[in-house]
Amino acid sequence: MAKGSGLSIDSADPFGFFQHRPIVLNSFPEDNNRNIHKWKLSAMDATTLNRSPPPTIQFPLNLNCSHHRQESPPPSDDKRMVIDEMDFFAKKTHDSNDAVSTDAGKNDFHGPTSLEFNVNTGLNLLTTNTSSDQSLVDDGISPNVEDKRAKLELAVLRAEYERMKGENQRLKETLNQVTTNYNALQMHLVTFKHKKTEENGMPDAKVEGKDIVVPRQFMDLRLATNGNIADENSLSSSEGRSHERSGSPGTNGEVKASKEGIVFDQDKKELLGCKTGREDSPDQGWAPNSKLPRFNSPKDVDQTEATMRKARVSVRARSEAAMITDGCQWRKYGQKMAKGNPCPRAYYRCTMANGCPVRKQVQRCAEDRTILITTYEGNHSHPLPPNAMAMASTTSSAAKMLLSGSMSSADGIMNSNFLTRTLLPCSSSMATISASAPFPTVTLDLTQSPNPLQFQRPQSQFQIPLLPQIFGQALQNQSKFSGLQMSQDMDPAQLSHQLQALPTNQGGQQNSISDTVSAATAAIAADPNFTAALAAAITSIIGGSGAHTNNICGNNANSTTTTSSNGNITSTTSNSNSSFQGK
DNA sequence: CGCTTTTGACCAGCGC
DNA sequence: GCGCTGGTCAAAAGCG
Repeated sequence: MAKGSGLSIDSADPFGFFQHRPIVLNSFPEDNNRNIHKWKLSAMDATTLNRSPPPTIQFPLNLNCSHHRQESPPPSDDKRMVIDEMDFFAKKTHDSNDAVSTDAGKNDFHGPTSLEFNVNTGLNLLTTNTSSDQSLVDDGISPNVEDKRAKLELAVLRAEYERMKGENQRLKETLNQVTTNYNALQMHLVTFKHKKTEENGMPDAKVEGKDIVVPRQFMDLRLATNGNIADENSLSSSEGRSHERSGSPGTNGEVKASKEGIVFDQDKKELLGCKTGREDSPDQGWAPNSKLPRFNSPKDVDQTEATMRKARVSVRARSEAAMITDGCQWRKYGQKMAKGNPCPRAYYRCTMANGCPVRKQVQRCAEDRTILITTYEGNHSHPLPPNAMAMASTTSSAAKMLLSGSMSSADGIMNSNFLTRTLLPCSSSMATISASAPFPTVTLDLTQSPNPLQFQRPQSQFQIPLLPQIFGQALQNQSKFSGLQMSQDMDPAQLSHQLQALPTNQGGQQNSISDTVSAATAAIAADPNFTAALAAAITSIIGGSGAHTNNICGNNANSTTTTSSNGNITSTTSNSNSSFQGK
């Protein structure tokens, strides 16, 4: 039962996670000692709080204090004792009754019970009704000032609680809606792509198999980066088998071949603040170090694929675990010592589907080994579970940002600003876009607070404070609503406007999400250990699958979530893909 | 027994 | 051309 309660709470209120996390509701079960201890603390706090207005969210616990008033007189020890009783856990569900009985009995012994009652109330807040609390407030048994004050406080807290509860509800609904829309749009997008592919008769466009859509996206991204997007006939043309770029092999007209190419160069300079490689040798295309394959090469298709895979999204998060939980299944296929870092770099590939091109590298930061750097490459060629989808969408969306950012400096910035002010007013994470790196890379930094990393990252182009998931979501929205056009002749500014012009409900949702995210960010920021679960947390919430909370808890608890093998803690175990590669 | 991880070998790109 | 480095392969070992 106890166990169940914890779970039920989580699953029932994904959002509750934000507000109640500090309270640690999960562990109620039989773990009396711990719980008691916690409650003790809270009770003491409450006692203290009665005298001086307390802080914020933890108040639900403080409700307990209100009960003190029932015992009215001496606070401290007695109360503690009561708290220690903690039997209340067993009675969680019968709050009102217990409360009444307690009041009636007035037994010292019951003192604790009443407390329990209160405690239960707190729990109930999370789970179900709060009627019991109300009864307490209503019945003004003790006339003394203390009690009144306590009641007042309780009333305030309750009101606050109700408000938050309502807000949670709204947010939940909003998220559900967003999720639904998202899924619908994704389906739409896939369908559209498929159609487009068929129309153009592009073999590369296969939805399944190695070449898959994923690569395409990155190709698009790549192209976008090159500023060819506008010219590219949507995705299909981007397949690029025989692009105009191929025109001049030697000089590489990739970008130049297209009219926009010129614009692109300009933008690059502006945006990037100048990539040495690019500026110095525009001929090399957008790949600074020439490491990036060129489409003009003979093996267009292969290179295309390779190119697509070059776009990367890096996530920095503090975590003791071997890997961050992203909801996907991974198989380690290699490990190597990388230059300049004493920590080995591990290579993983997605095993959720045969031939899935997605790879990721996991390595600890040399400077700060508590920071785990996970770099994703490629897009999944298969459906993803909600929790995995969140991360995937985040990364792919972040990657897309490269695209939008590269279109034109002004536009890119505008997009960033737009995202920043519209979606992430208070978020603390940072996104760093680095097109100058060997590979175009977007870095989502979950380890940073407000401070810009810019200076830590030599080649960062520009940064935008953001919360990855929301960021991704926003970008997803972008792509949903205008993604296709984007690949043709949409410019970032337009995209932004489109985004802003999203159906009212969407807009409202974003705002709501923004607020929620802000709250979440604050909470997370307060708990360093929690950052590792940030993406998954937001993800799970947005994904609307309550089950994810488990992941969150796991991460949070630093229980390493046994991600060692799959990076996936939850239910995914069943899918043990046999062969990860088409050997 | 099957799957995953480990780990040395191999390959490709790049700089000198 | 050679060496360095990053990335991948694949046989062997480990694990449940």
